[in-house]
Amino acid sequence: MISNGEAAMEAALTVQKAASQGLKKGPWTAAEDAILIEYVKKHGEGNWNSVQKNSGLMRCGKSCRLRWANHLRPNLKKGSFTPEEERIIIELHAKLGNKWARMASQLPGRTDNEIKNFWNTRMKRRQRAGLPVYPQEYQEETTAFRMQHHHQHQEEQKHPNNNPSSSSFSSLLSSSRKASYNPSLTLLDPINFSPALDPLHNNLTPFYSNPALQFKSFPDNNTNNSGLALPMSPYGRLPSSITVFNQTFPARAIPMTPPSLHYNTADFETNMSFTSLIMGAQVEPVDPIPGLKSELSSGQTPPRPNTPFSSNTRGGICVREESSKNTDNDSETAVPEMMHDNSNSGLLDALLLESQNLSRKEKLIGMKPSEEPMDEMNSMDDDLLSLLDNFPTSTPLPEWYRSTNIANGLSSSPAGEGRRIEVEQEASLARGTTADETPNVEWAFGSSYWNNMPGIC
DNA sequence: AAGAGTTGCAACCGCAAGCAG
DNA sequence: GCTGCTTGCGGTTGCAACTCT
Repeated sequence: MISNGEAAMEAALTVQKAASQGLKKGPWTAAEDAILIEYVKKHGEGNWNSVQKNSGLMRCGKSCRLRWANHLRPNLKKGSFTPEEERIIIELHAKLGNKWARMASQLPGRTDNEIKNFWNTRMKRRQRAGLPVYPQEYQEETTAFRMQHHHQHQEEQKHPNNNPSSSSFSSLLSSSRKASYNPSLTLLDPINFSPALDPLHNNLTPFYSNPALQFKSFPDNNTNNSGLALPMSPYGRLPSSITVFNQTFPARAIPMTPPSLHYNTADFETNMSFTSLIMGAQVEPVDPIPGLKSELSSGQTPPRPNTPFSSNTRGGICVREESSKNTDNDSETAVPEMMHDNSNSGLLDALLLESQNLSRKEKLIGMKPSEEPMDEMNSMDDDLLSLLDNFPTSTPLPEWYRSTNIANGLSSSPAGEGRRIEVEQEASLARGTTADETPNVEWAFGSSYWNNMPGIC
């Protein structure tokens, strides 16, 4: 039985399909470009669907808009990204995640598509080399800024009337994070790993340096047995259970990707109480990965699967969330990763500007909650599995980063030396160290270690 | 030289928001 | 409030160019 609405929809699709059959697809020709440029000169941007009618160009409006925006509009920069642009992209991605259009707004002359392609390429490279997605210093700065942001956020919560939060930096950013919120799927940030953590320790507790961000409760649909979800440690196996005040919960491993820097304010807040709870938790001790120590000491790096990067893998830590919780949650918050210091004032200015230029969807007060939260979580399983194979990632480091991390003599290398640096870093990883001989085990273990994790959810 | 594999980019697709009627 | 159209965004794919064996 097909409803009227469905029938209408079907008819519309049929008409649309028929109409689209005469439209050209594929690469644009110079002649087509000329027509489109001429059209825009006459009529201006917008109303792209009328291009075909008025100019005879056999392209759909979408295609015209894309071609104009990505290739034909004036003031577009061509060529590869400069080291400075790369730095900005990394910073913005750390803050915004895959918000390509918003990133593009901070890079004049660059398109969202360019940035997206750059990032995905970079991710692939870094994955292959077993390098972290973000430079180490970013992770540290981010952690510091998050601490500051969290403190500020708490103050705002304590004194909502005394604080003009609507104009505060954090609130600006907070308001910019509505778009991707899904109460069933909270993306947490693994950046809070202790970077100095000794991976050879048996005790996993330090790994979860911020319990509020790392532990989550979950219901178990199959067994009715709820438990705690833990981020998957790159250092060792997870406990099978966690004891909180003499009550033992089963633990589930949840994979982590490099930081998306998204977390959910409401989750964070609700988990503050959870934090105090978990502070008294005892994590069941587990053995480190067999052979890890010997492998490291022998200078060998575990083999890494060379799986292709899948750009649809979701970033962050995936946690199960009781569907009854946070149903009115609309406060996913991006935490800026940089400290309020002089060195980053330019970035902060950009962030403020960016925050004031929120896209329309992100100006919304609330987000529609997921209609099938648990279904979505179930569908996450494949994604989670793929995550195990897809991280860490790898890419040559930009000049600004290399200059501070690569050994003397490499610091002022031109941008074209990226491959050389990458090779050196890969070689260093094979030795179990970074190029400057600083042990970098944080992500360098490669996904083989992640694959040794216990089964996920 | 040739085939296989990889890379980088351009373009497409589906979805969702904004907006006008 | 509903509907249809337009626009924008992010994910994904296709393919030419390049590199490797």
